[in-house]
Amino acid sequence: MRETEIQAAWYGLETCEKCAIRHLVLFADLTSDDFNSVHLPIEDIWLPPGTALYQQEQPASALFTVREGLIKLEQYLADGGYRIVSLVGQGDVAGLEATVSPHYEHTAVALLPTKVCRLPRDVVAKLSPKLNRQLMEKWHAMVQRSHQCMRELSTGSARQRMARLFLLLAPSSVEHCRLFGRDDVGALLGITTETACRVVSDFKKRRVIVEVASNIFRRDAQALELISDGD
Amino acid sequence: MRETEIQAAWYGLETCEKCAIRHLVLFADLTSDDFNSVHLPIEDIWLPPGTALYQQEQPASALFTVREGLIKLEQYLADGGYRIVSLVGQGDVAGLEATVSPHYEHTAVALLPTKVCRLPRDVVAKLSPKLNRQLMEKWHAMVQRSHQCMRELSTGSARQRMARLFLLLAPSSVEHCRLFGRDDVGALLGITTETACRVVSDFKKRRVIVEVASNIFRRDAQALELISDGD
DNA sequence: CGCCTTTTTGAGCGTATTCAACATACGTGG
DNA sequence: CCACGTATGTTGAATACGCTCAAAAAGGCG
Repeated sequence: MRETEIQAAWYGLETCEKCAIRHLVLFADLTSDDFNSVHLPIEDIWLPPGTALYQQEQPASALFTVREGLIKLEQYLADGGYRIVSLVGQGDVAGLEATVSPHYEHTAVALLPTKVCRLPRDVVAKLSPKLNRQLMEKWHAMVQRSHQCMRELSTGSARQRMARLFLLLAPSSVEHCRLFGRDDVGALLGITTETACRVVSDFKKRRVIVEVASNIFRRDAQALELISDGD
Repeated sequence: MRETEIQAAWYGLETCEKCAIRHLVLFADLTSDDFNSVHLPIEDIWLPPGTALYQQEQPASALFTVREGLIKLEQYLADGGYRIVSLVGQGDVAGLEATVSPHYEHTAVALLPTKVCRLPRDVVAKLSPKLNRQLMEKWHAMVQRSHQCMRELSTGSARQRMARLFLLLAPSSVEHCRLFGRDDVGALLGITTETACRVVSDFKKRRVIVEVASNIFRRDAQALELISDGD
């Protein structure tokens, strides 16, 4: 089992003030003084694929800004299975519920190699008045993401969903994109592992995607768009 | 076409201060003084089923607290169709994006007879500092709703989804519940109108639900739960 | 190299879709 | 009040799609 406790492969301290993606993150509006008023450490964590950031029902001690990579949010089903209900990508926040709820409401697991910043809930609570605007924005982004998953990844045929997934993984200007395990693809698109596999195979055969390395693909964006709304 | 402009069948002025569901709403924490500082009217609107509250892309001039009933949030698809991405029920807010975005991001339409309060964005902006806590809660509720729709209404077989819908429509303590048009049931569960229809028929035949009046059903909660996680 | 996990492929089956016909309800005007 | 038209709901038959179960192939990793 790969999805166990969080085992930071690597972590250190970062100066948020000179964060490269600062314009995207929660702390976008803070001043130097604000930073100085915070003495709690903010960790910078590297997550190999399959690493769990936190588990559903656990006490929500921190929230996490994604600097790079992709995280899945899953919830358990009555039958013991799970469903991926949303994704968290660059600039998004995982575990936002920590600001309003005592427990995490999802299990969050890295789908790709992912870098996150851990912000203890106390830090956020302390800076809360200054962060309000950005917190709203992050909630907003979270709702949008969730609705996007519903609209694009849970609607239409398996082929359509898969095509939309490939388009969503990276802007079409980016040469190639990395895909994750077929189980996760299935749980995300609401199809079985086997179907996910078959569709990927079919796309490869038709050269809509080309596997340049293990799970790294070059995509034909035009063809994918055709599939995504035609079938 | 029933889903046209908003045609308030009825509206008047309400004293928010003595609102029956005040504990549920955005204004829960406000004091008398706060209310006095607001002079803009807050309308109380009755929406017959099928009435659109607002349209996707329109300027977001207000947000709406649902006092009674049920509203669907839909988004258009590339092929011209639409998908219901979330529901808005009692105590929830439709059009929350008005607080952070210039345009509505969904089309909101009443599924059942529905009563809402219209809160102009200016009023909310003015009270914003006092409302922060409640706004966060509403965003949180919105995310939860959306994930619930994903988990319960967009996962599993058509029968399972339908069973979960009947359980979701009202607490099982409530004797009966009202269902809406088969088209909307389909768009919500991600199945076709015909399938929606067939499943409802089947449930009626098996007495899992009993139609006591047009689209009003008495439910066998136990049987529905069995279906919802067995099949 | 062998073991385990993940991915892939195949065959048969069941469910949901499609397309079509028919039924029912509702509202309007004759 | 009934006749008609439209919108909505219901049912049927054939098809297609995705699922299940099973087995084989292809990676990691000790």
